[in-house]
Amino acid sequence: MTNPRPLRRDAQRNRDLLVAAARRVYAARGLDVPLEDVAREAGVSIGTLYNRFPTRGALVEAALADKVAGMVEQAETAAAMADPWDGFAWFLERCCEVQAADRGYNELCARTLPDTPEIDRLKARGHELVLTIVDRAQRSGQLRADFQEGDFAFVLWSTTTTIDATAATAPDAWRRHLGFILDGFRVSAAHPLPAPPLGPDEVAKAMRMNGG
Amino acid sequence: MTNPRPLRRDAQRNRDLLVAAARRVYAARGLDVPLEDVAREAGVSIGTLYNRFPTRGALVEAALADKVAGMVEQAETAAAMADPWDGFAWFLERCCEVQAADRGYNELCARTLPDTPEIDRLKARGHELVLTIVDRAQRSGQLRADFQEGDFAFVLWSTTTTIDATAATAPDAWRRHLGFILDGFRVSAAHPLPAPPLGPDEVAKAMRMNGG
DNA sequence: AGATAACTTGAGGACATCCTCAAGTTGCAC
DNA sequence: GTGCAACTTGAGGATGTCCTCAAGTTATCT
Repeated sequence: MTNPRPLRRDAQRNRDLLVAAARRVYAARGLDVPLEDVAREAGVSIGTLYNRFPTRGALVEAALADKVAGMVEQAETAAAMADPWDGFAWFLERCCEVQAADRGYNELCARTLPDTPEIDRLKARGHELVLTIVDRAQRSGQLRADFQEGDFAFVLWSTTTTIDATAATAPDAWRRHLGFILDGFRVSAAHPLPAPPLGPDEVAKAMRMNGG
Repeated sequence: MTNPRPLRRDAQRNRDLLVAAARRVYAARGLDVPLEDVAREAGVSIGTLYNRFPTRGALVEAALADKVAGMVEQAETAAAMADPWDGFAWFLERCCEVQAADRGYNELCARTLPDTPEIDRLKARGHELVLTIVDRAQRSGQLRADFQEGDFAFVLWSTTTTIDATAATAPDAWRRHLGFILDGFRVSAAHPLPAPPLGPDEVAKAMRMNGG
């Protein structure tokens, strides 16, 4: 954490305006919004945006990294909950709630962007916690034994489209969708699966494919 | 079916080339591909493409309507299968197989395009058959009773992203994903759902929202 | 207060995609 | 084989987005 040197006061103010604007615009319209729109929303020129954030990823990271970090915290909470199944289900619900509240975050759950090292690091950390959450839920005999780490991505990928499609007309529809999915994850629901799980590397590669 | 008048021979030939090119390009790269790329692939000029297909939807329809019609036939088969649950599960698998084989078709499953009246009509017809498929599977006591017509869309929306993300690296991953989903649909898996189902109109509206 | 480095600005070149249309070409009917 | 309507063509105007940079402005240091 070596701070190279502090920004000049006006520059810092503009930076803050840009991050706040990016949060609003990304949440409402997703990450593919033109950068000019973010600058306009912030009330600064496009040149200033590029001065402060040389790549798209840099701005996304400044706008959304803390939301991802918040989700990692939720994972820690879930990993420590008394009932492991409740922790598992509660965490998935938390994930989807944030996805539903922020379209940009929703997109981050389905794809990896370039130039977002901090977010990538946080995702990796979250991934480790998911291992714990899953392991506990399986040991307690509630989560089906053939659920693997790579299957977690299916949940996010599932709800991404549902959340996006229903945001305007039925903003709670994803809860029903998630309900079905959770029912398929219980030990009592398990039937043999027709294909092997994705390895962690395959998940990573798939997220890089999406929308790129 | 009043045929206004037949195309001139060269025009018909170019039309066929365009449709064939569109099928290849859409399957490989999705429906948002630039129209110039389709024209180039067909070996005709962009002007000819616009002569033959005045709107994007017109070309999509010419390229993909028969694939949608094929799926309607599959639905008819499924609705007549001896074991209603098998019909239900078999149909979902058929849907996903075609989605996985054609990126353009995959996108059609998640969103509605403008100017595709024929495809829209076919979808509506498929929708009716789904009602039958679902009803039979519920009456036979295999599909959970709280599954509603609107929940069918969840399956398509779920697998859309998974198929897209894993097409290059793990082209059968969706089978595992679908396996989980089906396990959540069995009577024995059912737990109370936290939100009401989508009505048919809500599904239609949601599909118009997607990517538009 | 003056000097200087840091910062802001927005016009504009580069690029991609859309769609049109005037000029040229070709199939077809007689 | 002639003539006309049907057809093809691709240059080009319109639009949207990206990113840069030269000129002007402002904070900060002494």
